[in-house]
Amino acid sequence: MTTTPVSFALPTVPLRKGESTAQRILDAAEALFSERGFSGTTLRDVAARVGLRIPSLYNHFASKESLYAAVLERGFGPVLGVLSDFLDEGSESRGDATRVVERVMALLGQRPNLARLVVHETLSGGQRLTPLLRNWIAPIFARAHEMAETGPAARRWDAERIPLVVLAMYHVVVGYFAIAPLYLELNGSNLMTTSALARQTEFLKELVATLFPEE
Amino acid sequence: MTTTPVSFALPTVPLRKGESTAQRILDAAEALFSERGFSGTTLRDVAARVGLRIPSLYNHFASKESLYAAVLERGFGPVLGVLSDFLDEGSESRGDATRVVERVMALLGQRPNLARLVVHETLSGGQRLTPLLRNWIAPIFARAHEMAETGPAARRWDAERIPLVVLAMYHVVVGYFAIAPLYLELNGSNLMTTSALARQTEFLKELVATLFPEE
DNA sequence: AGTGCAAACTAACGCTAGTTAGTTTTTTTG
DNA sequence: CAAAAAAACTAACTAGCGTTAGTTTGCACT
Repeated sequence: MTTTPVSFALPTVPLRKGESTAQRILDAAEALFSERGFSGTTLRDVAARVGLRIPSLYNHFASKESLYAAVLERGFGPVLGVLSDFLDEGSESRGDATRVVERVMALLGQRPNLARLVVHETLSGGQRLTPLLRNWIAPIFARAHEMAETGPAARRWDAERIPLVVLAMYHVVVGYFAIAPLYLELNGSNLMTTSALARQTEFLKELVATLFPEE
Repeated sequence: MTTTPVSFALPTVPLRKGESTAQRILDAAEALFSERGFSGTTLRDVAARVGLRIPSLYNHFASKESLYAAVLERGFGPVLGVLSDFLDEGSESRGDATRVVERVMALLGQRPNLARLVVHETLSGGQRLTPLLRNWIAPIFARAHEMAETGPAARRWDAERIPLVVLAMYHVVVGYFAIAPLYLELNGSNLMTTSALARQTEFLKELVATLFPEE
């Protein structure tokens, strides 16, 4: 079922027109999946959004499942790249934590759907994300904990609370994007404007400063 | 093809004599809706879980939509009660914020599905929750902001950041329950044990203490 | 006992989902 | 410019969805 993608290693030169169609399908699917979840999204909606008939989607993706997988792969690659780069370098100072917050906020600010996708996945226990999780996210999470134990957080929080601090930061970052649509509808404030994003980024940096006191 | 991973071996919700069928249906529906969302949940699954045939559900609820609405109403009543009581009393000191954190954690600790339901709703922009939102949640949110502006938070954060602090606290509280299933699957730690919940509650109180400095 | 009614059942409907087959159009390529 | 490949199309299928109609069961009450 879960056809682990035999990579899109198309022979030598990727076809430009075809690839752009695939990209447009991915864009539409990402938007719909992130808003409505996997089962709430229909291929009819995706096709209509791209301006295609449904069967044409099958020229680019083998199934709805594999389309979803492709959305996840394309989306989370860069985010996880940022995180794993950061974690590989290792961080001892608070400045590193501040920097990763800035980069993640910049990334998710441009692609807020990714945050929403990951929230959908966490709610369902990561049933569909699991292959990705096992390979990428789990090690990153583990490394984050390990790092936090030796990093600046350890000076403020005892060991058994470190995971809670990490989780809390994660939720504040991701939840901001998840709630943005509702927040807009509810009181008219748009959390996704550049100024609002900058404000949230500054707030997060101050949060980091508060939670992880400098030596 | 939506491969539902777990096939249910008949009644998961035991037949309790004093409890009405409607309540048992609500229990089953709440569990499924909170895990899979509205469109990911089928009436077949609900019926199987209760140990009924599908049409029997219609003796108690007029439609899938109204079953969902009933789940929401039953679930959020108490939570919103706690919040609105708290907000009506008004709060000037940090102790009040601490107390509301304790009560909300106790409530959601017993009914974690509620947190997950509300996250599903926020992701979809509250399309289905809107009637409830308009009547209950929106005023509460507004009041929380207003209160935070005159409460202890105002001494630490300038006005335009207050909403961000409120949102952050909200996400840390709700996100904890939303991620619990995934967290369990990912590294074996169960966030829903009483000791884990107590630890999170203590952590939240410390967070409140850090974010809302005493006079 | 017998009536009445709520709540369970069986059966089946219409609709929409994802998917496949087969055909035509478009694009690439030698 | 013709052949081949890719990608669009039409049509149709199967399966599962929520829902309805009509029937039977089980229990309360005279």
